[in-house]
Amino acid sequence: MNSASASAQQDTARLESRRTRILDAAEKLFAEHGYDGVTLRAIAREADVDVALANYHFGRKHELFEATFMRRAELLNRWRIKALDEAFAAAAPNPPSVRAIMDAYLYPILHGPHITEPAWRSYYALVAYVNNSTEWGGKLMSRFFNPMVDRFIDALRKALPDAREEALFWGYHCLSGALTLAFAQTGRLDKLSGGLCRSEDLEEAYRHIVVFVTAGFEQLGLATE
Amino acid sequence: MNSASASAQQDTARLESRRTRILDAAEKLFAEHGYDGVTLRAIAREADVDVALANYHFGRKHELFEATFMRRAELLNRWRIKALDEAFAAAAPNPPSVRAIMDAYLYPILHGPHITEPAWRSYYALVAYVNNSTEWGGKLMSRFFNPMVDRFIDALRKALPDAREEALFWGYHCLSGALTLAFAQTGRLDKLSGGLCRSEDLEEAYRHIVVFVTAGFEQLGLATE
DNA sequence: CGCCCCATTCAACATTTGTTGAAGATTAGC
DNA sequence: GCTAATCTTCAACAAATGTTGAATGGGGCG
Repeated sequence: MNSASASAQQDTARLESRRTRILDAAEKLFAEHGYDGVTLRAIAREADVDVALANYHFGRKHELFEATFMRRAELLNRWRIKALDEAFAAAAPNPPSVRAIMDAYLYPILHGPHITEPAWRSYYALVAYVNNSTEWGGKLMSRFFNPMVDRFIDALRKALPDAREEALFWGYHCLSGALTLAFAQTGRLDKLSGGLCRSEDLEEAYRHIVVFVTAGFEQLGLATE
Repeated sequence: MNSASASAQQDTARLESRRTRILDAAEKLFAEHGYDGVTLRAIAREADVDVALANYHFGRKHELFEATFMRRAELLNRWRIKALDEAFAAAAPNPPSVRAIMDAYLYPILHGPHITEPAWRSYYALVAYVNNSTEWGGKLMSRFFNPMVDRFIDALRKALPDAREEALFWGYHCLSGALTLAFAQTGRLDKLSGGLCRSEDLEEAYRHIVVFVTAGFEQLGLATE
């Protein structure tokens, strides 16, 4: 690479606001090492900015963490709500099938050009960290995702009119757990399957999870207990 | 409490080896705050011992963490293998049903007097932390649990002779994710359901998860793709 | 130019971190 | 009761932590 293109690349990097660079760095590092495993200095180094700048833009460390978590959450919610609306429209006047609801929940986030971007993969790992964390799990996840989840639960209530209320929530719990572990991309499945399956293959994860959870919900919805 | 019973209680506490007290404290704190969220001094304070004692007994901090994780892992494996053997014996000469296999995987760890003990609940939260962690997930979980999981996958292979190999592993992935989120006990389900369901109710979690994942595996096992 | 506002850097702060080596206490063997 | 091995405490280390307030930079506007 010659010095002209190098400086041009550096210029574009300069143009990208330092605030975003800090968020990107925080996203990557928080996803890899968790909240306490990352120092503001490590984030500043990764973003190539001064240590104090994170404090200037975001305040305390935990506020930077929440800002990182929030940045893409709203987008996820929009994708899913849009897909759910389309499922309702396609099935009208009937409620959408369980399969269609599961598709609306899973397909938008596990498909598309974004899932090859390292930044999005980091963000998914961050969500996995938060969802299973005793400290953040009950709070951050609820705050940012529960309104959207409420709509999906309601759709399931219509698709499974015989289901008990508890079954809907515990079914969602299973769905969320399965998806969250896929988000984590730990590579454990690689070892377990001797290389046949790859934890990082989110599209393949989708194909199996959607079948699995659809059957699970339909069985729970029979209300045999 | 008079001074006699107080000193007696103190004596029994003294008799309980400090090494175990450190493990207990580490288990509780690591489960609550993760590896980097806990200092050796906090563990020492909780265990009421000197800071240096953890180093003496366990070496470096990450070795203490692994010792904490390992302590109960072997027990979990024994419980499950025993239950799986019994399922095979009960179904002989046929392989056990998917439901029986799921029961062997879930029932031993989600039932019994141990699940009311705070120490065990902490340990389960610790497993949830490790399983979804990018740093530990692929390594620690595989090292301690994969041999046992191999036997369950093999049982499922017999129970679902038409299933594709990938389906077995991804099905296990869903099962593991659902169980792991239950282990985390984040309280999110409480909020989502308005108090109807409690994340901490592991027996109730069992009743729903076992139905959910049995249906999921049986559907995946049809090999329709 | 001179002024102001926003973004960024610098230098420093009081604490806290994991780890260690030596000193002290306790237990077991003889 | 002496010895030796094991367990426990003490005091201290250098390095790293989040956070802050003052200083610097650089455009836009009057």
